[in-house]
Amino acid sequence: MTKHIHVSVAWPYANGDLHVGHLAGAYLPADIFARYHRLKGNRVLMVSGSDSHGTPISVEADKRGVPAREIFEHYHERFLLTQQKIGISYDLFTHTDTENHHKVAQDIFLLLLERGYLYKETQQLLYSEIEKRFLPDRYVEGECYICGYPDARGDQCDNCGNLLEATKLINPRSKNHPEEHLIVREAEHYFLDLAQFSDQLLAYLESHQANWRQNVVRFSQNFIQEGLRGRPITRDIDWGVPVPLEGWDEKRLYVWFEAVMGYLTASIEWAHNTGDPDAWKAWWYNPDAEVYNFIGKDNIPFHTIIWQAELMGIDGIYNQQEGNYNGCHIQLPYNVPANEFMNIEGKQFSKSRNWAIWVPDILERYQPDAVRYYIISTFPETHDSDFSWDGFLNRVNNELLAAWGNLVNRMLSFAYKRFDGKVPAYDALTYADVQIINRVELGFGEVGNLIEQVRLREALQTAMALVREANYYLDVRKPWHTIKDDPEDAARAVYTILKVIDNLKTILAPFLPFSSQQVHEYLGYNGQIFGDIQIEEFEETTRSHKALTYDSAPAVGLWLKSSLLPGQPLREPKALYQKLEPEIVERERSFLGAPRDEHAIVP
RNA sequence: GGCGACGUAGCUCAGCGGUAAGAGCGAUUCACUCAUAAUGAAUAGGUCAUAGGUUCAAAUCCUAUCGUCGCCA
Repeated sequence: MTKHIHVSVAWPYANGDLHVGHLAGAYLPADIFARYHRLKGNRVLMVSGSDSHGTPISVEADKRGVPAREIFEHYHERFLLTQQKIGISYDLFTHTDTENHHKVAQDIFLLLLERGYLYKETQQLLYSEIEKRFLPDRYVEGECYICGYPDARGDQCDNCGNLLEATKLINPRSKNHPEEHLIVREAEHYFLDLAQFSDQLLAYLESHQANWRQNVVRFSQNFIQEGLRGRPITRDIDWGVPVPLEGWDEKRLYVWFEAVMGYLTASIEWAHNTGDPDAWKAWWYNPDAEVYNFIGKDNIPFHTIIWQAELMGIDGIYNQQEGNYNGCHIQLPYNVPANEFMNIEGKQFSKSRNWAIWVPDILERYQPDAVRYYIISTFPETHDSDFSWDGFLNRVNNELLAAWGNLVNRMLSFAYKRFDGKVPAYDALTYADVQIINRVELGFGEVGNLIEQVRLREALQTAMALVREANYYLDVRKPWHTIKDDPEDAARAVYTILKVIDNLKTILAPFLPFSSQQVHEYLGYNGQIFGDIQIEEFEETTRSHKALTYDSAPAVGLWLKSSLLPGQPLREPKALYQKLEPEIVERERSFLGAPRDEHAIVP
């Protein structure tokens, strides 16, 4: 039965390049999951986009003295190119500064207001006369009211570590204009009344306890039990989605409130782009659809609590008219498989100290599947993990290349050279031949189950164990030996191993899409296992934007056993993976913590 | 300060109450030569952070301590 699977992926702030933590936390898991379900024949909608708003972008813009729009457009463009290169197969990767996102976000705001889930409250905030605006906490410094440290930040003191309230700082001053003494002014803001959803949220968590990751459930329950307080959803800034009310022109929706809506707004945009504006409802209002949120652990409360509350509050939105799903409730996430963090050489990622591995940089030097393989094999699914360069070297050379790449290379070139460039014909198969084929065919179920449970590291390990069994089989059957005096038997073994490789290519395809495609071609098949990841431009009324899209038309891949035909012409194989030199470890380490030049990304 | 997670072979990790603690990589030895010296087999390697406790039975549950990290104040 065809299922509708929605893959929602965390939205990166467009204030810097993607680093391996992004891949490990959300994008690669989501991509593997989406590719698998597409091979299964399920209807997948995988969406995400750049978070165009938010203070980090304004901070970066101020630092460089350029408008916020320039920063987000620059990094949005780089996100598109980077993810295309590493093969993250979004149906739509858009951004939050589209007319569509603004409109849907404003509609959501108004609906929540109408239904009584928002309330107004007056806040005390620091105001700058020079800049004529209220200052976000990150723009404020002053003396810590707990320890007396003179250079405490608006939100936290670096000396005593306490979180601070900016308005309580002694002699608060603006970062941009340190000579100005800031004053406290009152400002009116809207708040999301989360407490109204407490019981509903707890019940929702309860009902998913069995299939969710333990840490996600516990963390969320804890968060709710500590008491949900209202959270401000508007701010006195000029970069963001305008508040759609008379007299509120100076204010914007708070980014945390508006960005998570992207899962819904991007689905709506996708439907619009495909020419069937209601198509998104097959996921969002279909009771049989499953929605998965792929995020990092820092995002857990926003997805298991705030976004859920927003969804509960807007149930029925855009679903009043007659249609297939009229009367159905909006779909809450079926699972939120949050990953933990990936550290770098034992230390935590830090943008400011450049303790980071930037994805566009490593893609200049390494194959996308090599990067994918290493990161998947160290996915932080149960706790924080570590990216180390000698780990990368070892995993790529000793596992990916030695076991899988070499298996493909040794047998495809053997078949190509010794069997006239064709899949050998055989009379009958031996017991050992049938055994290995059966063993590997079981892998479709084993690996598939693990992927469905989002245990992706284990899924890859299980697939690699099958690769090792295939190598063992060859050691027993030795076609390079039997071909000398029993070519019939060599033909049986070579046919068998090609069929095994054909199966393994499919099982590995969600993880290693680029090399699986190569194997597919070496085996003599035409067509693509997966569709194409494209960059498209979309026009709206007043502006246009670029986005990643997925064209499934050319895809022929299916999560099915090989039915390789004897006599099928092979193509001359080349090595799948480049062997890495031990020198790379020291070289790559030397980039950590050193100043970085941002290079243009070559597609 | 409160809450929570984690600490298992040289490395990366699995196991989370029940046969004598597992995998991959690395190491050693042997076999093989189709292959990017890749592959296969065998062997070595652990007082499961420390100290108490519960239990017929604990890496697995409880308490404390030490260390690492996260969230909240």
